[in-house]
Amino acid sequence: MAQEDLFKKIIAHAKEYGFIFPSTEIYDGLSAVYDYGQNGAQLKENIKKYWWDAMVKLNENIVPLDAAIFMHPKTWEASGHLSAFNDPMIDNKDSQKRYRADELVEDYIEKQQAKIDKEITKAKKKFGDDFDEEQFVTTNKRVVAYKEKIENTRNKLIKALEDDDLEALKQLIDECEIADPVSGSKNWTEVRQFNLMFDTRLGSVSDDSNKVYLRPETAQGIFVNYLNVQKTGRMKLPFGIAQIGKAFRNEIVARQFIFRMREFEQMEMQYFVQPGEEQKWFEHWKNVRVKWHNALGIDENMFRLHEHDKLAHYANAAYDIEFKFPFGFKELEGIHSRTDFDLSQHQEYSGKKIQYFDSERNESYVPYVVETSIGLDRMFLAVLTAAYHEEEVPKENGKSEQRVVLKLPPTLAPIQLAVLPLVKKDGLPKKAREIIDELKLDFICQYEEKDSIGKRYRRQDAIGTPYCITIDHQTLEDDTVTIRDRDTMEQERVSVNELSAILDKKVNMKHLLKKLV
RNA sequence: GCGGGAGUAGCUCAGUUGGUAGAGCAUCAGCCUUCCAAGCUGAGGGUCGCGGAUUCGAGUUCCGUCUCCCGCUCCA
Repeated sequence: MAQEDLFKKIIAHAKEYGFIFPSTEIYDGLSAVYDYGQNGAQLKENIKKYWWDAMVKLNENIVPLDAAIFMHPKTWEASGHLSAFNDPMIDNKDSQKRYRADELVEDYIEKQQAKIDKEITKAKKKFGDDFDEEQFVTTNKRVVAYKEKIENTRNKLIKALEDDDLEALKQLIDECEIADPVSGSKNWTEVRQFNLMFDTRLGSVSDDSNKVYLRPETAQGIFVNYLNVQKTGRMKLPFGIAQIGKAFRNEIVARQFIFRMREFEQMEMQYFVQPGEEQKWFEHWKNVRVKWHNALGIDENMFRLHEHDKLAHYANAAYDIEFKFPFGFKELEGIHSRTDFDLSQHQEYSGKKIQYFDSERNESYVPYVVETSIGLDRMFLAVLTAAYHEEEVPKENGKSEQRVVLKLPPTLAPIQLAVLPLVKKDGLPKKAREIIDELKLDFICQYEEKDSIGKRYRRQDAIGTPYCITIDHQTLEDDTVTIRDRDTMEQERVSVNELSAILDKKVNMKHLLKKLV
C-alpha cells in the first residue's frame, strides 16, 4: 500500500471508529485542532499511564508534577522564548542563518556612523588645530550623504517597527543592500514574525500589563518548581521531575493530522544531575527511552535515533527518537542535555538563588539537566500507525475477504475485552452479564449482543480489542467460555474461574513494566 | 504563505442541457439463523461545507469564504 494511501486510511479509520474527530466539526472544524473520541481518549489515557508508571513508579528518584499552563510572563523572558519569537526574523537562503531583521538594519546604521567617524578622523589629521568639527559635518559632501542615509534609514526602521510592517522591513534591507555578515550573500527570505506563543489576559481588564502566555512547552513549569520539589521532597541529585500536560504553539503551518497541532500534549521528564555527569545520564536516558518504546513490541525498524548537528541555544547534546510515520521518519521524542542553561536563566531573571548544596563535594552549584520529552499525540499516532493492518482472511468457500485490524499492544487497547453472548436468547445474555460484571472491575470491557458473532469480532478487530470472550450454550453446562485472540483469530476454551487470572497476564500493565526493570 | 485536488446521510459514492435529493453499507426496532462482517420486515437520518450573485427555479452556473488532503515553504 502506498504510504499516502495508508495515511488517509488511518485518518479515516480514526474518525470512523471514534478515535479522533476534527475539532468543532459541526462548525466546519478548526484548522489543526482535533478531539479524541471515545476510543481515542481511552487509548491516549493508557499511553499516558504507561509513560507515567515507567517514570514515576519504576524510579524512586523521579517525582511527579502538574504545573499550571499560565505562568508569570518573566518565565518566557528567561527561557528565551519571548526574545526569540517576538521579533521580526529573516533567513539568508545561502548561509541558512537566521537574523533579527531590525538588528541587521541597526548594524547597517552603525556601519554608516563608523564611516562618518573615519572621515572626521581623517580630516582632523589633515587640518590639525584648525579643524572645526561642527562645520565639517554639515559641509563635507560625503559626511552629509552618510548622515542623510542614516536618518532616512532610521526613520524607515522606526516606522516599519511601529506599524509592524514586515514588507517595509524587507524593502529596507534590500534598499540598503545589506548582506549576510557571514556569507556576504544578499539572498534573503521574506521577513517573518515568529511569534509562536499564544497570549491572553489574566483578569477581566483588557490591558497589556496583565498579558500572559499559554505555555509553549511544559519544561519551564518543572524548572521554576525545581527548588520547591527539591526542598520539600528532600531530593538528592540525581533526581527527576515528570510531568504530562498541554502546551501551545501558534505554528505557521500546522499539518499532518495530529502530528503537528497548535494545542498538544507533552510528557516530559527533567533529570537534574551533577555538573560533569550530564553525558553519562544523557546516554542512560537515551537507552532507557529506547527500551520503553521497544517493550511495546512495535517493529524496531519503525524507530531510529537521530543526532542533532545543530543544537538549540540551551543544549549541548541532543538525540531524537524518530518514528516511521506514513509521511516518513519524524521526531517522536527528544532527549536533550540542557546543561544548566534553564536554571541559571531563572536564577538570573528571578534574582533567587537556584542551587543545590552538594554535601559530598561540599559546594553549591546549579544542577545540569537531561531532558526526555515526548509528544503524547505523536506517540498516539505512532501506536495507531504501527497497529493498522489490512489482512486477507480466507473464507470457507475458498474466497477471501479483507479485515481491518488494529494490532495495538493489548495493554494500551481502549477496550481490553469484549464479552459476547453467542446469541441473544437461551439465557446467554444473562450469563454474559454475570461474567462482565465480575471482569469489569479489573479490565476495560465492552458488552455486545447485536448482530452475528462474526460481525462483532470484526468490529472489535477494528478498534483493536485484543480479546473476545464468547458465551455459548456449553457455558451454561460446564461454566467454560472461549477466548478469541485478535491477531491469530484462534480460540481457546477456558473455565470462567480462570478468566481473570489469564487475562491479567495478557493485559495488565504490570507485565509491560516488568520488561523495563 | 504559494500551487494542485477535494467537500452531497455516520461511511463509500450516484445525481443527465438547472426543475422540490438517491443507492449500498452503517444505525435503531422486531423476527429468524448462529463461532468470524452478506436472512427478512419496518423506521429514523441530508438547509448538498458556508455566504452571496444570476434565474420563475441552483446540489448543478458564477464570485467569495471556510475546512481537509498532497507538494513546496516553515518547524527555536
